[in-house]
Amino acid sequence: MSDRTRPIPTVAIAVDLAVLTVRDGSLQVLLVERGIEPWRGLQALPGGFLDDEEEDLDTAAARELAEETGLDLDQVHLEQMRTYGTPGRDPRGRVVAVCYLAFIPDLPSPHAGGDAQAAAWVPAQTVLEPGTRLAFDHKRIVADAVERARSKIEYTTLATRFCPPEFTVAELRQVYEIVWGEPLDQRNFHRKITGAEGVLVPTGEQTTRQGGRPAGLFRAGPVTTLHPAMLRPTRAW
Amino acid sequence: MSDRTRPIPTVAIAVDLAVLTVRDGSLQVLLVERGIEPWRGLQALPGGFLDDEEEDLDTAAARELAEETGLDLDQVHLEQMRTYGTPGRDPRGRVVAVCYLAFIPDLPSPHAGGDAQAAAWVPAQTVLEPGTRLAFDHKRIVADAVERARSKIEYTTLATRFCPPEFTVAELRQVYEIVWGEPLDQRNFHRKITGAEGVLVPTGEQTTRQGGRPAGLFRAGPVTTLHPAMLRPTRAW
DNA sequence: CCAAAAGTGTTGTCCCTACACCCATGC
DNA sequence: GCATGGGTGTAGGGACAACACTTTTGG
Repeated sequence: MSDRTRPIPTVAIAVDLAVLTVRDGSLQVLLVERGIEPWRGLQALPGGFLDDEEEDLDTAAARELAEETGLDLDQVHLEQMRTYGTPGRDPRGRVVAVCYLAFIPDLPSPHAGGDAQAAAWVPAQTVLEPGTRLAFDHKRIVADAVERARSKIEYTTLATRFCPPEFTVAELRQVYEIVWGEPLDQRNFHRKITGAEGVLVPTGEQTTRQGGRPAGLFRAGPVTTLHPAMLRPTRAW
Repeated sequence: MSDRTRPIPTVAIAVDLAVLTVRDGSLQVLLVERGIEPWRGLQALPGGFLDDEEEDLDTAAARELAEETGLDLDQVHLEQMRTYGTPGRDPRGRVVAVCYLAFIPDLPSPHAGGDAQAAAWVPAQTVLEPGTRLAFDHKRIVADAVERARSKIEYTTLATRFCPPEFTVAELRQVYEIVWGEPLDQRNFHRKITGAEGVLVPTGEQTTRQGGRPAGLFRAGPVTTLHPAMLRPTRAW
């Protein structure tokens, strides 16, 4: 804290969301089309300025996530990711953006936007292609979010947050394969994830929605850290 | 970003530092005594308000670290940790603090403070005791910093940042033992850390400063991620 | 010679990869 | 029966914990 006596400069605080889901075989991020300048017409992360003197950052993020997706905190994972404050990132003035990362399941109902313009799910891979442009520094934020997601599912059970309330082992494995972009051995995955205590709770039900032999259905268990960790397939070190 | 037309509320941004080092056999954090209200006379993390319209957050953190310790970025590790913005955390008004985590070696020369009042190294354990009070929510921030440090040295080579430029394997091991608060097997540690490619570079020199058989001296190598990871001794899962 | 600290060997266990193989459904 | 996907078995290798042991200094 400064001990100087000159006035304290103020800046605007934005709370932005990188909302990720897995749908249609790819990792996708929620983007809204900007209705005003700057970057009018370009896509951006949903978010807003911190507008209530009494609202916590985490609360603001949760409120905005609910506005965009209709989901509350029981159903999603929401965590603070990083704060971006490079001068010039917003041409209107000094804006510091506190960014949150959310994992949500593939919504069967279309997300009714709050005050958002047209909201759309866009594959992360598409967003990160060289030709794609987003408003502000949001492309870089998406890159950070994807990297964080890839890393987090290694040692936590957060991959289950991309699944519906009840899911099969194969569905969970597909989440891993899609987020990492690499195939996993179905048999070793099954043994490992079902062998980890407290991660999966069998419902006793079965489903044949994927064809073939019926698969057991599971719910996410109480454990949040994955031990032993689920390691990505060997890369060059 | 808000698409509303009412004025954008502004708040003050503080950039605060949790500077950690290992000295006198304990993990310690740099605290300064506050010269003004609020919490005049209490200890707080060093930091200051973002005071230059053209200064990046990372740059501001690096500048403040240099002011407090005299060290530049070549010698330390500095990373953004988390942003704290709970209403009421500063009685003067809405202040959002972007907190950075720094790892620095035990300075042989006393840190000449910039505009800081009396600066002091305080063992983290002392800070986190129930009876200790810090200004603002800085006690919680110290707790987050310690936990982050304990976790980071598992899978990165950042423990070397707590060591002088040249150090022995035993000195590095003591860093781990102090940060984790648990003893490690000297023999397994030696094998593992010297076996990891690119982590340690032998200088060819030896030292007997710890008594006994001379130990080889090393410098930190180019690799930043530790593979395989250095795992903490087994806790109850 | 003895204490102290550095560094090497060994052994059993766990986990991981890689496969082969059987099971239960729809058609 | 046959295709499709679910679930189990097994063998080899790497990493790890827990040890004993040798090496090299100072006193």
